[in-house]
Amino acid sequence: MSEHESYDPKSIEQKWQERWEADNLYRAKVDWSKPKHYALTMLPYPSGDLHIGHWFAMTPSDARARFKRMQGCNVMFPMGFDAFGLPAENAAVQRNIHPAKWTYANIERMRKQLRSMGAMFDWQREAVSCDPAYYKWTEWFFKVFYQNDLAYRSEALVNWSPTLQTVLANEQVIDGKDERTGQPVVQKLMTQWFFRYTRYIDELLNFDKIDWPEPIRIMQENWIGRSEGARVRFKIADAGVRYAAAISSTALHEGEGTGVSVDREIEVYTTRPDTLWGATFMVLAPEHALVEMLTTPEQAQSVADYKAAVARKTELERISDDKEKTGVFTGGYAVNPVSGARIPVWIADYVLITYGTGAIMAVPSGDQRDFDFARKYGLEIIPVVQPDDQPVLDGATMTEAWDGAGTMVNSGILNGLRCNGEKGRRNPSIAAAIQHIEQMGVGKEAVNYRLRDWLISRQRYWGSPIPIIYTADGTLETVPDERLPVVLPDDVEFIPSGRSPLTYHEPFLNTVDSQGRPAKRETDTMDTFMCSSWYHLRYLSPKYDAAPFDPEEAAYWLPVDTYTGGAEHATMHLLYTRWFNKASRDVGVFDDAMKIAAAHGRNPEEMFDEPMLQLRNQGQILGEERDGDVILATGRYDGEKLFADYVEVIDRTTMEAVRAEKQQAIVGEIVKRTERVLTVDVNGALRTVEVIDGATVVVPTIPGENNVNQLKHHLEIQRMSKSKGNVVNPDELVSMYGADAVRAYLMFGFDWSKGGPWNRKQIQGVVRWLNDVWEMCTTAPPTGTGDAAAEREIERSVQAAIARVSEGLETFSFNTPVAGLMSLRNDLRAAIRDNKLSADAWRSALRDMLLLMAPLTPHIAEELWLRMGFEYSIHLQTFPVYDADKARSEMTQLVIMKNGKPVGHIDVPVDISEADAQAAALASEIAKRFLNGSTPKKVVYVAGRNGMEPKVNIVV
RNA sequence: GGGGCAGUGGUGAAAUGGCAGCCACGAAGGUCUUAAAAACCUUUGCUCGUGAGAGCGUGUGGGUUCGAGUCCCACCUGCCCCACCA
Repeated sequence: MSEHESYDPKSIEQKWQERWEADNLYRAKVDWSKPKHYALTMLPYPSGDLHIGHWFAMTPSDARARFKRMQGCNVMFPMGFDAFGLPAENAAVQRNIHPAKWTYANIERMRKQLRSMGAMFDWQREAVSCDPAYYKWTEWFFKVFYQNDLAYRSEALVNWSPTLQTVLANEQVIDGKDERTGQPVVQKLMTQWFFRYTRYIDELLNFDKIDWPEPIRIMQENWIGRSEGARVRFKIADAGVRYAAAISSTALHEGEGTGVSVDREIEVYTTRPDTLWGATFMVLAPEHALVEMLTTPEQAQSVADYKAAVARKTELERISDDKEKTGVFTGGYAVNPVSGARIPVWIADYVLITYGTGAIMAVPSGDQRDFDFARKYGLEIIPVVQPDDQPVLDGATMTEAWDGAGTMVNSGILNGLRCNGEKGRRNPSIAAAIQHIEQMGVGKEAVNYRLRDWLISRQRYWGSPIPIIYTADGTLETVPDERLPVVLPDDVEFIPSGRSPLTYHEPFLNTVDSQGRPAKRETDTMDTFMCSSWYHLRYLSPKYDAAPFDPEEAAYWLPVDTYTGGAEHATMHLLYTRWFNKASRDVGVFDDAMKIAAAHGRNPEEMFDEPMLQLRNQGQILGEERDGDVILATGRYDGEKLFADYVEVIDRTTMEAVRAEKQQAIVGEIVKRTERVLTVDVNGALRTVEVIDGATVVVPTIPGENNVNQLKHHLEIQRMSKSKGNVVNPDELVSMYGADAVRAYLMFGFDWSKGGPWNRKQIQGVVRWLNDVWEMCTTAPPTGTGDAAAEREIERSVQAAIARVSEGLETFSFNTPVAGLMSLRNDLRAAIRDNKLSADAWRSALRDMLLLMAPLTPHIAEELWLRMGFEYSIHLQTFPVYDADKARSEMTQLVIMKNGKPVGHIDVPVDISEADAQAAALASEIAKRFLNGSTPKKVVYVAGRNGMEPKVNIVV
């Protein structure tokens, strides 16, 4: 037995991590002589511990970055921390730790954990968003946007979270609840800071310049929510006479977009101007500016009551009212501009002040919500689209709205026109309606968006301050550049008042304006998405102090070539950062970088329109599966063990009842199944059931005959969380198997884009692989002279592995590179075992194998590389290039198909011609068997490409 | 209600329109061992068959094609996003 050292990851991994760092092996420096590759992975929030999900996101990205580097690119792969945010502040209140202390302690811990990945992070480019040297520039960006009219302060109905004691952006509110804590959010009129997100809508809808996943593109499009239709103005009936008093007593703001026009009109937005003749009433949002003016004295009380009731409701309650529509009549009327009908104006909370003009024309025959409302309150219904092949609609007897295709009726000049059910001008009835209302001068074609401006102010302490000063006379001033950053005071007191400590910190609060007069500071801080919108720029030069980034670095590295991270950021970070980039470009942030880039021959016009060219999303690692089928098993006992001839899956809730009834049976949950042996949990006691051959298995949820394999021993996969106790700790895995094994397993065991439930068992295969590789590379070289054919075979195996690893890494398919390397391991082991390789062939194959492994498992590759006598470092070597000549074999199998189904194959030379292949196939015994001398109808030849066998399909 | 993604062995999963299930895990049998673990060898999609072999197979039903897991249509199931959006 040969004595040799076995693979011990602990003894090599830390050693190499330290050596690489000491040697600055991964330092990324501008080098115009080499092509650059900026690989970026989403930075973590320093919550305290690195999660297996971070490993899943980062280590495959690292493998790809390493691969690009070995292919000759100058690669930058930075890392940092998104360090502002509420959890730090909550920790401060709950545990009396300063947010900075809590955050930096976590960062310290996570840095160590990140280092244990063995990733090629360039730590000299690390950026931490709560560092004053970083947020100085976050403040600077705000200021530049403000000075260029891209930031503004305005009163608006905003999402206020009573739990978090701050406002939130729309993106952070889901189903009327705060996306982080799930607590309800209320609508509140407040003065807040916004960015002009909507100014860039058209550009944000254009994805031509970026290679991003379709689902992300679609989510962003839906989030922006472009819709085509028309704005139509409805005159208020009797406005001049009846409401003169109300108008004069109300401070009405007039102008476009406010829903109030100088002519005392109500403006609505509709996607269906063709149904205008069917508008039998109007509905205003309760908060609409015209409500007071429209309300008659008789209705005043009920309108006031309704408005008060709506104001009390949270957004959540407004949504979850079982879709039962409520509303009240204002007493006021408007005039349908096309039919001239006098129609009542209602208020209802199903109309949102935040969308369109906050007012709608209600067409009950064409919109189900309007229909429900009309039926409930006895309002008129006039059908305007007559569906084909159906009885003539009658407003009095209709049971639901019709929003499909049909013929226009009861619609004046539109009568008889076709409504094809499509949106916008593609629909003839809509096109005609738009033309009509524009001619009449009562409305015009319009595009509406769901997207609203980005609300960036937060009433919290732990965020980047907003560099604004309020002078004594109430005007705004920006803090001069030389006094940036406005630094968060350290000596703050956290009391559970809910208020930001900045609001009662006198030294922070009190300052002077540009004239030296007393003034107050803005106490709101910025949304943390502001910090993460430009962190990829700070990585370029995290210590640079003359600008947010060094233009020399930007000119070379930008834009980000590959961005990886979770898809959950689709409508938040990934949209914000695109806006931020476009806004920055337009205010000249990139001007210097553009000049430098142009001087080096790059086209600056194409560099700064989008921040990240290619985006790929990884899936999520879920908790391990649990909960199996509950079964009833009967049969013959042998001691404690049951040999079952009958197994039925039963409902969990009936388990106790069935157990009481069938005392001889085993009734319980399957906690484990190994082929036909079940381990069943019967009230905590584990029983063994062997399902015998020919047993009856009944699984009600699976129709047809069932077999033992359909019994599930675990179900219900869940997200990992501390409360569920299903968290997989990467540190433990690393200490058990080593970082290389964890890296390789995460790449091998999952579809990276999908993720999936954790499975502790499968890692064994990767551990075996690394052990085998270790053994092959540390055993003495073979002494035989080698077998030429076997050596050729190994050469082909190496080429196949090169192809699989290269292609997999290029396309973010991390499973196949590992599989390819395992195959190579299998082939090599067999050849070595049979002593078929000469020392040269052996060494050459192992050399390539280690190079292929280097991006995936960097430590073991480096260690074995040096042990085999190659030069440090493997990570500075060139990646093997696929060689089609070496990969080609002399003979191949020609697949013979009958009507497209493979029926056999014959050996042929790999360079066989089409004619020869067809002739050989037709002459083969296989073809003769089914042809029986007859002539085939058709013969199709498929050439063998990329290692695939050639085929001849014979159609009979 | 709108939009998206996915459905392949016992499990994780592969598969440029061209031999479905590469590579692993698990399992069964065997070797070694006092025994176990580890390691090694064989088998392993399902059904029938002692066997050679035959038939069936990528959620369901249609379609396109010489040929469909892959493309198109409809449906079922699961997950995700959005949602009184006018």
